[in-house]
Amino acid sequence: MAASPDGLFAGSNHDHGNCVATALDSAASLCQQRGVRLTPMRRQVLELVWQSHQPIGAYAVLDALQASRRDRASDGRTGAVAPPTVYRALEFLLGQRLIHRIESLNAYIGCVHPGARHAAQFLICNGCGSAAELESEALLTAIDGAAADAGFAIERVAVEVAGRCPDCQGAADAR
Amino acid sequence: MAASPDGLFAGSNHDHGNCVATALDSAASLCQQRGVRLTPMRRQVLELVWQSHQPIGAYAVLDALQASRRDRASDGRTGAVAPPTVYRALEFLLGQRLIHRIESLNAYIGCVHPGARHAAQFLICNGCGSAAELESEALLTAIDGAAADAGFAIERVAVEVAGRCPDCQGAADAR
DNA sequence: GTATTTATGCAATATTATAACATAACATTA
DNA sequence: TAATGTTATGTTATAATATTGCATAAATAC
Repeated sequence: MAASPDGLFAGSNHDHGNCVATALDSAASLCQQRGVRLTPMRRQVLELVWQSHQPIGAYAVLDALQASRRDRASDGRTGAVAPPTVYRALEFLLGQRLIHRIESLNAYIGCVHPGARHAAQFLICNGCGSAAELESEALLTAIDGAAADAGFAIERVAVEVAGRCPDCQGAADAR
Repeated sequence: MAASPDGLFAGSNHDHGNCVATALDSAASLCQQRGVRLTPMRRQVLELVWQSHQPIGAYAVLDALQASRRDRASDGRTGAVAPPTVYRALEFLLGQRLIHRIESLNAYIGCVHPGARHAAQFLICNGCGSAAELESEALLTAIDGAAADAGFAIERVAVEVAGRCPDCQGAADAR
């Protein structure tokens, strides 16, 4: 009953750099289609979120941004990036459905099928900290049904299932 | 397709005081069965959470606690209740599954069927701020199935559906 | 009654997020 | 290109949420 090695929790056995590049490309074309601006700042934040390849907190993004600013030659700016900058970029990316927010972690992760309006469904491993996005139709159907029964008009859905991925079962917390 | 007036979002048309009392009674007997201590502090926090009858934040609980302390005659203590006190009580109540935490609101709400080990499933109204707990078997089945497919061992489930309850549809935000 | 465990008090601080206002970049049109 | 409007980012400060660490008190076990 264990997942195949290239299942949802693929882990390290995939081309990381390529998957980030693909995500950035598809984000760029989606934004162009929609007539919204994927500015350098927003693009860099999206890149950092994808690079982490795990849920990443706003302040971790902030730290990474600041580190990257320090690397580039000082360009006249004071250099410090402040929280609102990151939160605004994240908000934009959420609005364009290019990333998801994982509420139970206060963290963000790249959306694996941007463009589609869909419910966020995640399996979140308490061992290694990774998160796998689901696309269960049955789950959506169940939620739609329950909401309809209550006369409830859905605006956003968050399904967050915490537990252990195949690799982390039987092992102690690794992070 | 609208919900009946006594549906999940019953609102004010129920005996509030009685429902709080019932919740406290059932919490007391559950704790006794389990051999854990529902201390006065924990009991009072549970009462405050139930009295709100909506998701309530930790600091709102704290404020209410402090107000109630001020009412009672000063008993030698400095009197100020500090955040850890509230968070510990909430943690205990969560552990005993007497309350749920709603991640997307950073808030807590009384569990309507304590004792049972179940997934937290909520419809959360963006209009009036109320939240209705679901018990959809179909939803659980769908989640179990998706997790099994991935070889994932579930530890906790949070389903949070935000939107508009029947009373708040077509109306602007009321809270 | 003493030891042990559990719960709470208390101070400080960490983490996450937003408000308010100033400036800069971009876009449109004259 | 200058004037204007709009959008995005910079900047400072602060709000809201949550935890750490240690001291004290209360309950339980022996």
